Amino acid sequence: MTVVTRFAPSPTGYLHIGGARTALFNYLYAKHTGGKFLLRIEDTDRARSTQPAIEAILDGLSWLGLKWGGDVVFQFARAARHREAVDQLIAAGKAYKCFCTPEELTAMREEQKAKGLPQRYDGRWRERNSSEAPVGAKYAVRLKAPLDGETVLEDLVQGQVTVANTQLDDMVLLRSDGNPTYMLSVVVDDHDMNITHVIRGDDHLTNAFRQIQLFRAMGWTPPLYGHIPLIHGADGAKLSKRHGALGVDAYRDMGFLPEALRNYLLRLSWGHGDDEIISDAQAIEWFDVTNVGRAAARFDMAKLTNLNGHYIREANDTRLVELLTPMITQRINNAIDETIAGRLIRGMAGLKQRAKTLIELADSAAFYARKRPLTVDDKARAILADDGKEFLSVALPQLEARANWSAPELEAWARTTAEAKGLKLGQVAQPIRVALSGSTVSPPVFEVMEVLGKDESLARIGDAIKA
RNA sequence: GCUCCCAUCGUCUAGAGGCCUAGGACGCGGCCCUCUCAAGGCUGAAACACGGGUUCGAAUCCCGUUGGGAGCGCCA
Repeated sequence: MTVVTRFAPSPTGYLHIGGARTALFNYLYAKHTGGKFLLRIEDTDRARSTQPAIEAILDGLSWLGLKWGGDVVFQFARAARHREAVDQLIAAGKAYKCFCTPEELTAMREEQKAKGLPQRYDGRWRERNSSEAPVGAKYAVRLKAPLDGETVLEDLVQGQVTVANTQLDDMVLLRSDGNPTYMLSVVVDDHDMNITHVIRGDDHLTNAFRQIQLFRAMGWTPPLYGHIPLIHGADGAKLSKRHGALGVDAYRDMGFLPEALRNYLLRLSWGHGDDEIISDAQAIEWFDVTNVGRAAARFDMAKLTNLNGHYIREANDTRLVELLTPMITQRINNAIDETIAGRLIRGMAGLKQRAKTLIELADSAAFYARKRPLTVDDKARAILADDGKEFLSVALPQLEARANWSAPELEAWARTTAEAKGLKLGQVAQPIRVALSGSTVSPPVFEVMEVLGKDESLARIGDAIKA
């Protein structure tokens, strides 16, 4: 049997971090087993589903590199099929019409709450005949769920979970406007799409029992379920859209790489020995739903950031420059021409080692792209003031005379010069760094000189002396 | 309130009865390296929620307590 998993978000907002992890787990499990990973948009809530949300979800998944197989299934488009299933159930006496009004149900719940009773539909229309309803009254269709016994779920991550059927009420299958509910649609779609493994957040755990009952009523075999723990915020509270759960696009904008986010999300509630840096190939090889832990994990920005630094260091220079180009353009007042692009490519090796996010990388790379004369920050200005300019004035002609402009040669020159003048290497390097970058922090200064080239380097040093 | 789930350093986790003096990672402190900042190396502080069992032996099994979480919609 081929494994078929699915990610089934409702398009009521962006793809948030918890959903992204659910998608990741489904994706990895499918890849691990050589199966398929499908995408279904659960848009049966017509009032809250939006096109921008659909696009945000698709974009988010694509950015994260989670490719789904086949066409996206839009649930609402299958409403006719869902109604057909309900007709079948009514015909078989396994579902019935409920003529309760919303007000009546609210009143029922309030009464139950007041009495300290569990809030559940009491089945008042379960055995009544439709003829007892007012003519033309609207009705919903409910499942005639078993009244006694228990429903057992062999959950892939939670283990065996049993619930007494008295805890489960007769859920609505069809709304009074004739539209299918989530419960109905999920079951019919999971069946029709041949889903074998449903991996989702454990907020759906109780839904699984209802869904299993529906599967049985339809005479179908339920899929296997794996309910993964939710992700909490740094404060331990539930991570929801209104509580710090950002969309994956927000992480992209904060300068995170998709592979870093993937690696980070993978390690939430799942681990493989002491491994921390896990490649996509290893993730596919090692991941199994049954190894997912049962405790909720907190989201830790610091660890994500650390991981991101690792992946930036490993990233291809050309790719980084491409990602950085719009960000750097925004920081400087000129376009990135070939000369500057060349500098960025050559400088990336030194730059990327020092950045934890693309934002930091862009900030630290901008000086390579800036036009002369550079603006010098306050700390840097102080270096020029303390004998810095004086040193640069002496060094400039020496540098002008140099034929070889490679980093090792320049460093050798700096060491000899420092020794001759009784200076520390830092006293030579810092003024040059300031002149070249406008800052006290940069990649190794001789590397910067090489990347900038002789002409630009000398010009910048000249600017610093004049400033 | 009812039902269900969970519980190892601050955080993510390893740990499937003796291998645990509880390991790794992030973060934090120190040292080294060093032209700045990083990276890297070494190193330190830091946890089995509590109470009972079971067992020769428990972080690991059982029960209870406490603390967290999820669900209880004609939302998904």
